[in-house]
Amino acid sequence: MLSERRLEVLRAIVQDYVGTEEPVGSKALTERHRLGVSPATVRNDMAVLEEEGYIAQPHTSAGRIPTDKGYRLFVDRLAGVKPLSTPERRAIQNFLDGAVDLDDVVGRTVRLLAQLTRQVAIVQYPSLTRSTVRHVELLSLAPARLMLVLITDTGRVEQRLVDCPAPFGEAALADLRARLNSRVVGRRFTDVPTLVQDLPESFEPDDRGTVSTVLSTLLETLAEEAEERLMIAGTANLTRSGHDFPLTIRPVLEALEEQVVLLKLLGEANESGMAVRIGHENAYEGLNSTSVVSVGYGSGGETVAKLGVVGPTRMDYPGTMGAVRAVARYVGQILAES
Amino acid sequence: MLSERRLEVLRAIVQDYVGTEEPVGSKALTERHRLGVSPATVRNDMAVLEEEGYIAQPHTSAGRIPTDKGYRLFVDRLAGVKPLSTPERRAIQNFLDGAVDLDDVVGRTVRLLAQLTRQVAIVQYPSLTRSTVRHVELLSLAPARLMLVLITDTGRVEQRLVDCPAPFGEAALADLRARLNSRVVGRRFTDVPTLVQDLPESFEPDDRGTVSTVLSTLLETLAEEAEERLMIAGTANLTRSGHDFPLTIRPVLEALEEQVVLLKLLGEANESGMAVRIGHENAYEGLNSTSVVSVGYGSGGETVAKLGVVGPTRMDYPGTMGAVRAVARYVGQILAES
DNA sequence: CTCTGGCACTCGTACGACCCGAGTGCCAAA
DNA sequence: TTTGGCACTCGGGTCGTACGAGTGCCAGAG
Repeated sequence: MLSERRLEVLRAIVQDYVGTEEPVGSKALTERHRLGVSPATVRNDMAVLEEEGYIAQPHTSAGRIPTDKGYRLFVDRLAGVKPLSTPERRAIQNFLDGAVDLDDVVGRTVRLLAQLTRQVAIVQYPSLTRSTVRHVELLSLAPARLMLVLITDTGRVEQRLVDCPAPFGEAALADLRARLNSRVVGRRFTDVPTLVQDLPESFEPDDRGTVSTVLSTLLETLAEEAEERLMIAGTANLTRSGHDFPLTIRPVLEALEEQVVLLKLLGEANESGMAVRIGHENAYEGLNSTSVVSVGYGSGGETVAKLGVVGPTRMDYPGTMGAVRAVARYVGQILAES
Repeated sequence: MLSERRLEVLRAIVQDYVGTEEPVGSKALTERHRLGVSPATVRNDMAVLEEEGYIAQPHTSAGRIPTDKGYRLFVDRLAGVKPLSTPERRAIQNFLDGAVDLDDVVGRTVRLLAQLTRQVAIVQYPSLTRSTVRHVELLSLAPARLMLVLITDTGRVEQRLVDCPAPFGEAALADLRARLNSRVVGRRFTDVPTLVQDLPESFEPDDRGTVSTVLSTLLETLAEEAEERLMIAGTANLTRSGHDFPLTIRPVLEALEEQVVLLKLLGEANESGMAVRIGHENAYEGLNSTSVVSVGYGSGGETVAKLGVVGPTRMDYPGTMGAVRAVARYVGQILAES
């Protein structure tokens, strides 16, 4: 077990390194922080911290930098979440309040988050699986061709073309539309499959094929939407990284283009709280020298999607976590209002 | 006027520089290209080319590199468009054929273009202004609340909420829906305003307010869509740029997040042919050390949107132009089929 | 008039020697 | 357990040198 002072030394190292981006030595530490002990003592502590794997030296005769394990300890036990200042909160609220539709909300959120944290921000569109159906519309485009439009309570609209196995009359169409809506409007997406299961049976034999096709398209749409959309902003912030440039930035840009990777990344966020993945804790190896801070957001206590930022492991964790949490709360509020 | 051989020398310089990314000297030139003259002669030619502003030396006693003006001449007079190989064409076709909807088409196109050119690709969604209306749907969500759904011939769907000034009956709604569709289906967006102008008059006085509201929402939707959407891919390719890294990449990433800038960029594409903007020819100064190759695409000879790539001025112009043109053609075909 | 070979000159880069200083580890004393 | 002292390490910066690629110019040949 590490003594209180050693933890204090680790905290000081992390803070200084995050600020200066340079390895920090024992002397500099005692000067910048009121540790109440001499450099020599700090050196001893550092030796212990290094032995335990919390810090490392890039080269002999250089200062120390925190390891992933060091950051982990820092985040878990040494640092709180730094709340935003009141003006900052005000600015968030004002900025998000101007949004006109869902795309705009997500767009503003992601830009805001990128600007606040000066890192790459990722916002997932509100998930359909947690949402409810507001309306299902069926349009006849041609005798054997329908369009299915799904409207969700989060304001999202999805449409699909349906090719019918047989022509489908207007009367049957109206019938199907009415029955479908009476069953699924207001219901959870996850509940829909069982709710419509027996629907084909109540139609004329000739029409059952079409009804089944429509239903399976509907279910497909819901399922497919597990493949969620994302919005990204602030990639230019990657260039802040400093000197170790090209090697770091490349794989990150590549990862950012892989929706699947990003969804997994956000997916690791703990349902309830904030998730911080540091360096090698990230499954995707291109992100081994970055950290991801993510959290779920939603209206009314329910998580409908996630958002987060990607930045260098050497990041201001308390500040970043504060910004991420605050933005998640406000966007949740906005969604609840609309 | 430059002699034939001097142009040949310029071409050789451009080609070598694009290949090696290093300033090219007179000796190397005569070795790699069969110019039929001695290095000394080439040196004289280079001196002239430099005087005319087509090439420059980074430092005294270094080789020459092309200037923007040099690339311009190269593109205009010295280089053709390099057609893709048959296997490449095949691959494009196969890849694009797998697309299931418009988002997918655009997504596949942009990724394909990024991969082919190894640069940053930008694809604009097919514009609504050039398209025709396939269907307009009106849904009643609440007594005084409608949803307007617009479906275009390019498969795009836009929806808008409409708050009515007064409750609007189902009968009137069906009436409006029918009349609206009979007038606008199959028509150009630009023609719609005049086509629906007198529609409110044919309704009961109580309903006219709502009809007008619906119509103005429809027209707004069409107009708003001048603000087009874009898709981007291949930002990781920016890291190929070489050594002059951070200073180059930063402003480009910033520009890529500014939809407005990008739309202007593509907008500069000549309606008919391909547009190549080299270095300082770009209005946006962050892109002063990059070139943009863009072209319109569309189905049936009509330009519905544009696509292009952004890369270093030192790019393979013939190859890039070939890829851009080919992709534009194929995506046009795909759109025509669907 | 154009091309060519030769030659002196420039300058950027790579290499090695060198010094400096920050930082360390260890040890003996408080 | 903490502290001050001390010898040691080693990365980074500076300087000087040698090298070589590339140039411009010039005189002579075609």
